[in-house]
This record gives sequence, structure tokens and C-alpha cells, in this order.
Amino acid sequence: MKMMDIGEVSKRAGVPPSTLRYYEEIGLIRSDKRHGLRRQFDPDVLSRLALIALGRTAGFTLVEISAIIGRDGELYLPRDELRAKADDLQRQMAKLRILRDTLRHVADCKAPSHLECPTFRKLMKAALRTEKRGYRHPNASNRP
Amino acid sequence: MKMMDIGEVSKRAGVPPSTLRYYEEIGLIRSDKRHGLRRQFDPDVLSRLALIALGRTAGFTLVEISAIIGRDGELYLPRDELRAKADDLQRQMAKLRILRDTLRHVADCKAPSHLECPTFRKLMKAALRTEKRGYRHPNASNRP
DNA sequence: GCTTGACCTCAAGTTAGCTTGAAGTCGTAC
DNA sequence: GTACGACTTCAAGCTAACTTGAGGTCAAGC
Repeated sequence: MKMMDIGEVSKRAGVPPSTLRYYEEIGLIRSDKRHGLRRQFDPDVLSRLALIALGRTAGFTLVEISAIIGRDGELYLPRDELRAKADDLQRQMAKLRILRDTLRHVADCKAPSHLECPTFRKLMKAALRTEKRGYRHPNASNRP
Repeated sequence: MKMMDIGEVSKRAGVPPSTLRYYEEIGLIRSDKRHGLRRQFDPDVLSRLALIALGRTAGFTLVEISAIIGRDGELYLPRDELRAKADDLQRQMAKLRILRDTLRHVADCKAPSHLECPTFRKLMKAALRTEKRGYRHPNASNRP
């Protein structure tokens, strides 16, 4: 397969070269050999980068992403951890849906004040319900 | 209405006091008066904090969130900007869905290598398609 | 053979979003 | 009235994820 140098990867993946070097430095991607000084990338790096971008928009840190996609092309992690992450994503989507609906509603609603609009209040209540688990208060019990 | 001091807001909202002070400092929330030195918060701050948390999980910065929810309880921003943000959220949800499906699939798939699994390859192609607009390459045209 | 431009390294700088720590001020319970 | 714990300020520190800049290398085209 024909290798690409960093400029081409950058252009195709929409990621600046500095970021690609950084990702390589932390072991998130790798370049296969050098042509003189220049890194040569296998085209596979593109799907890997797509997966990384996906993980980023999902709010995973680069470290978490490394853990998930491992060194080679495979996805690691025990099955139940993967399922747990998938469930997190599901919950996150639910939150996004609420926010999306709220914004759409506000864009269309004619009520003088949203605080008086029943639809808005319902959405806000939904938003409040999503507010579970996150910061653990110092005084809270130590039970998982 | 009875005011709450910072500890109670912290407990109820699941947000550390230091964060609440920080949010106040940058004008994202406000405390109404002081009882001696102590900030007193209107209970409304809780829905505001829920909205902020929602915005955060959606990937908005605190500055963007300020712009959206404004100083008082209302949501600001011209309608079409709100709709545009809502559409962003929609797109983001699509990405999350792909990632979720990918993780779920990987958790269940029995294929020896994912790279050979057609389902996986289909998901990866979908992931690649989401890879549009983000970093604008220096050599790219200046057209919006 | 020389220029050019795309690459290289390495250290230092940047931004967002908080947290931590030291030192001080209160109001409530005893 | 004093001790306690929950608050206060302010400056400094921290982490993630990059970017920037100075100074250097090299291959391909002329």
C-alpha cells in the first residue's frame, strides 16, 4: 500500500500536522517508517483518526481512547466495559436530545417568558433529572 | 423564597463550591445577597446549573453557554442561531450513535478480527463520513 | 549544484476549567 | 463568651490537548 506523508494525512483527515505529531508522541497513532526524515503513514491511520475524532466528540479523553482502541487496529477492553461505555453514550444522547429540544422549542415558542411556558418548564424538569452522579460530595458515603 | 448558601447548592447540584464560586466569578451564575460574608443563592440557580451541565456535556464552552442562557433566566440568541445549535446537537448525536453502535457491536461480535467483519467495516465507513469540517487546512480556500 | 518547500526536533507557551492552600471572618451551639 | 465549622478572598497551581517558534534537514525540480 502506498504510504502518505504527514501533509497528506493532515489534509485528508482534517487534522493539523502538529496534532498528528502530538498523537504519535503519546502513542495514539503511529507512522510506519521514515522517508529520510519524513514520517510515512499507512492509509489505515485515517480510519483510526476518524475513530479518535468520534471518541473526542463523545467526550472521551485521549487516554481513554487509547485504552479503547489499543495499539493496533483492534478495539480492546473487556466486553462489559465496552457495553458500559456504550450505555454512557446512550445516556449522553438522551441529554443532548433534551438540550436540542429545548433550543428548538425556544427558537419557536412565542410565550413572553419561557419561565411561564409549560413546554419549557417540562424540558427544564427533564434537564434537572439528568443531573445525577458526577461530583461526589465530600460528606457523601464512600459506598460505590 | 428561601435562599440557600453555597454548601446546599453544592450538595443539590452536585457541583463543588469552588466551581460555584468560579462560575460566579465569570458571571455564569450569580448569588443574590450576602448573609454576613456568605453568598445566598436563589433556588433558581439549580435549574440554571442543570442547563449549564447539559451544555457542558453537549461540548459547549462556558463562554458559549453564557451567550445562550444570558444573565437572567432567559435563553438569548437569535432564533436561527438557536436552531443552528440545535442542528449541531443533532449531528453530534448521530456521531454518538455510530460510536455507541460500534462499541456494542465490538462487544458482541465473534469475528476473529474486526477488520474482517463487514458490520465493523460498515460502521467505520460511517465514522469516516462524519469526518467533515473542523480544522481548515492552511492551503484551503478562504470561501466560507 | 542550488533553491525551495515540506518536512524535522525540542522546548516553551497557551487556553479552558477548575482546584488548592493559606489566612481570615462569621453565626450558631454549647 | 468561646469553640467550631462553614464560609470568605486571593494568588498560585494543575491537567489536557494542543500550538508556536527557532533552528535544522533533505529530496526534487530547475
